[in-house]
Amino acid sequence: MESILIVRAPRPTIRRVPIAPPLLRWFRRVARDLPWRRTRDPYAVWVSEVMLQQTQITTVLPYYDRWMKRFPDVRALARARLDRVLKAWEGLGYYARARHLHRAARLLERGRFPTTKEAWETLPGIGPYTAAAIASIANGERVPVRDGNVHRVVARLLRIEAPISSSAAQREINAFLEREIPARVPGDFNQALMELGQRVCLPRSPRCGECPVTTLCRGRIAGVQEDLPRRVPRKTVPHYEVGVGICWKGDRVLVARRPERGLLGGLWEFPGGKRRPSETYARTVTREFREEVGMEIEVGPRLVTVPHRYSHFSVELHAYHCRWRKGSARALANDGVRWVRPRDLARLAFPTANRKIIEALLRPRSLPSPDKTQRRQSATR
DNA sequence: TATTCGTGGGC
DNA sequence: TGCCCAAGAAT
Repeated sequence: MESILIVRAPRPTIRRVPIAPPLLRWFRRVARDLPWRRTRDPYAVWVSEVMLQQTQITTVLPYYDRWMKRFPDVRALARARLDRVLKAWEGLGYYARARHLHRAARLLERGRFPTTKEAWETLPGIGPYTAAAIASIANGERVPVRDGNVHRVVARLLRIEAPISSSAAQREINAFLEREIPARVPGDFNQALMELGQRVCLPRSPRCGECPVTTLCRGRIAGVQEDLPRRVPRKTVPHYEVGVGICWKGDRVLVARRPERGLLGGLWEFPGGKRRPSETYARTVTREFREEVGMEIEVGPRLVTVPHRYSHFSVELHAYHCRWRKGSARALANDGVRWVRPRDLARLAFPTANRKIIEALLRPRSLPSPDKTQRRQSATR
């Protein structure tokens, strides 16, 4: 039969793969026990979709609930200080999302929410995926979403062998979705496709027996579903060793706020930096305090070592108790410095690795009176 | 087009 | 246990 098509059409014609009806039936069944309730309120959809960028639903849920209590509408968000916004985002990662959300809320405060994908995409922090998701769910616009789930599901359904990033694969996926997305419930179709990817069409060991469109799946029919989409080899990530100082002055410790652009932008941290080759951690911390806050310190005993992994490198944070010697703390390499009582650190937003240092700091046993102990012990690697 | 942006969970 | 992956966007 296929040969007839090829004879009649010189260019290979894409066969229809009518997935919408079985997919939507399946979605309505599983939607009953979704762990979350989707509204069509633009603000709620917007917030949740931004939180869901590169982040799984189970991670997002508690953040989303807390967020909607603290910032119930766009006006509340627009009027909040960035520090409070980052505190609400603390631990969720990719902090530019929070800064963009905040900035977009201020742009929107007096206006109306966008009503089309094109208009949503002009807001900071909203790209092709998020704009399409909001427009289809909140505004009922017939636009398909393309995220990691959709790419995987469609690559298997159509047996796309080219890497997803290739323009050929992109075109094929686009054409397929444009054709199959129903006009009546585009948002349900999009969510169904993503939900299928999340719970059935898994990256490894897909559960084809539970799949509502398994009989339409060319990858499955050919038995190559496990190998699709084609993976691209990952680069190995660098590793850094970092020295960090918990610098005491009386009953307070010094924290610095990171510049708003870049990694962990706008969050607070204990000053420190990468250890240079053949440098002791004591020297690293001493040098970094000089460079970052213009202060002379004395390094004491190690508090804790925290391994941590970011998206594109890994670190080991070696945290040392220190004592202030001379010089007032200045914000030389950051946006601000502050002396804080340990119990008040909870008010500020810290990256997760620094949270682990704080945790160690607040454990009763870990709080030696630094004035007595630190002279005797010296910091080594 | 390629890199830089976090973190948690699964196996 | 070290990888892999995740409802991507900005630059």
